[in-house]
Amino acid sequence: MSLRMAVLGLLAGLGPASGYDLTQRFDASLAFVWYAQHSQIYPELNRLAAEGLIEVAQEGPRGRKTYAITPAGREAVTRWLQHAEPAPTRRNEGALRAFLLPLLDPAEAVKVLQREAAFYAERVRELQNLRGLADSAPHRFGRHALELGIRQMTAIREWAEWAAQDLAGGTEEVAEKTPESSESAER
Amino acid sequence: MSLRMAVLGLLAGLGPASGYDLTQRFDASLAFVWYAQHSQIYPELNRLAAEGLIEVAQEGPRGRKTYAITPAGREAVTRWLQHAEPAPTRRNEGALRAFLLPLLDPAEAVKVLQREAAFYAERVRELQNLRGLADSAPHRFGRHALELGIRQMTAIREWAEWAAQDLAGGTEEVAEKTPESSESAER
DNA sequence: CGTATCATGTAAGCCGTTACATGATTGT
DNA sequence: ACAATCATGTAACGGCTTACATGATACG
Repeated sequence: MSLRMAVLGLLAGLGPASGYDLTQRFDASLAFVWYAQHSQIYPELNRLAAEGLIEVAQEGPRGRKTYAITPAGREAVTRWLQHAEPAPTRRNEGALRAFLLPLLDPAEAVKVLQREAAFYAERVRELQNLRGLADSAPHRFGRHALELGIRQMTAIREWAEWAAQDLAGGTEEVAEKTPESSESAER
Repeated sequence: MSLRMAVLGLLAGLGPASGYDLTQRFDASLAFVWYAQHSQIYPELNRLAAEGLIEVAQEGPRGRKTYAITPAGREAVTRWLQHAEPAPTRRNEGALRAFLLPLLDPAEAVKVLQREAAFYAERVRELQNLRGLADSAPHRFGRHALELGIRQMTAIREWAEWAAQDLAGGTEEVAEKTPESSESAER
C-alpha cells in the first residue's frame, strides 16, 4: 500500500515523471522515508496505470513513458492521508538491540551505546544541513518529514546517551575487576 | 537476521522455552520491538537447531519441545549486538505521510496531525504505565527498550503538535524553531 | 463430554532485494 | 568509437502475513 502512495504522492506533488525520474525522486527526496528501487517502481507503475490511478501522459525517446496522476489517483492518495490510522512500527532493529543489550557486559554495552549516539548525532547534523538549504522545491515538499526525522533521530541519540550513563553509573557501584572499566565508562 | 537474534536473545535472557512459550514472549515483551507470529517462529527454531545455535533441552507432553541456547548461539547474539551497525529505518509509513501531508488542504492536514498527536500521547501513556510496573523479570529485561519507545513516541507526538501549529499558523509567520533537545522522557 | 488451551506445523501469496538483461541516445 | 547515462524491464530468492490444518491435554 505505501509504495503506491509514495508513487502517487510524488506524481501529485512534483508533477508528471517517468519511472526513471521517479527512481531518482525516491532517492533524492524520499530516501529516509520510503526507500524503493527501480525494480519495484516499474511494475508498480504498470499496475497503477492498469487501475487508472495514473496514465501515460507522454512518450519520449528510448521508450520513455511519462506518467501523470489521474483524478482517481489524487483522490486515492488524499483519502489515504486522511484515513490511514497511525501505527507505530512493530519492527525496529535498533529497539531490538536496545532490548537485548543487557546480554552484554555493561562495559561492552556502553561502548555500543556510545557508537550509536555518535552515529545518530552525525545523522542529525546531516539533516539539519538539509534544513538549511531547504528552499529548493523538493525539499520544501518534505519540510515536515525532515523535521520529523530530526526529532526522531535526536530522540534516539539522547536515549543512547542516557542509557550509556545509566549503565556506567550501575557499574561504578558494583565492585570492578579492571581499573580500565571506570575509564571507559566515564562521561 | 533480526528474527533469529530476537529468538536467540529471548532464550539467552529469559531461559529455555518452547515455540509456544516464545510466541507469548514475543507478544508480551517484544510486541513493540520485533513482532512475530508462531508461523514464523517454529520454522526459525528448526533452522536454528539445525545450525547448532539452539538445542532441544526437554521434550514434554503434546509434542512440546523446550529449546535452550547453545554456547555458539550465545556467541552469535553477543557478536551481533556488538558489531551490527546502527541503521535508521529506511521505510517509515508515518514519515511518508508527513512527507505527503502538503497534498492536503492545511485545515485537513491539521486534523490528521491532531489525531496523530492524540494517538501517540495515548501510546506514551501506556508505556509509562508499563514503566511503573517494571520490576517484574521480563520488564526489567526490556527497561532500556521501553525507555527508547517512550522517547521515540514522545518525539512523534511533539512533532505532530509542532506541525499542526505550523500549519494552523499559516503562511504569514515564517519563524519557527526546533528544540535542540526536548525534555521528553522525564521521570 | 465439551470447551479452552496447549502445541506444532504447512501453504499460498505478497512484498522486497539482488542480480540479470537489453537497448537507445548523448557527448567526447 | 566508446563511455556514460537514459530507460525499462524480468527472475530468483527470501521474509512475512494470513489462513489452513491437526491433534493432545486439562478442567469443569
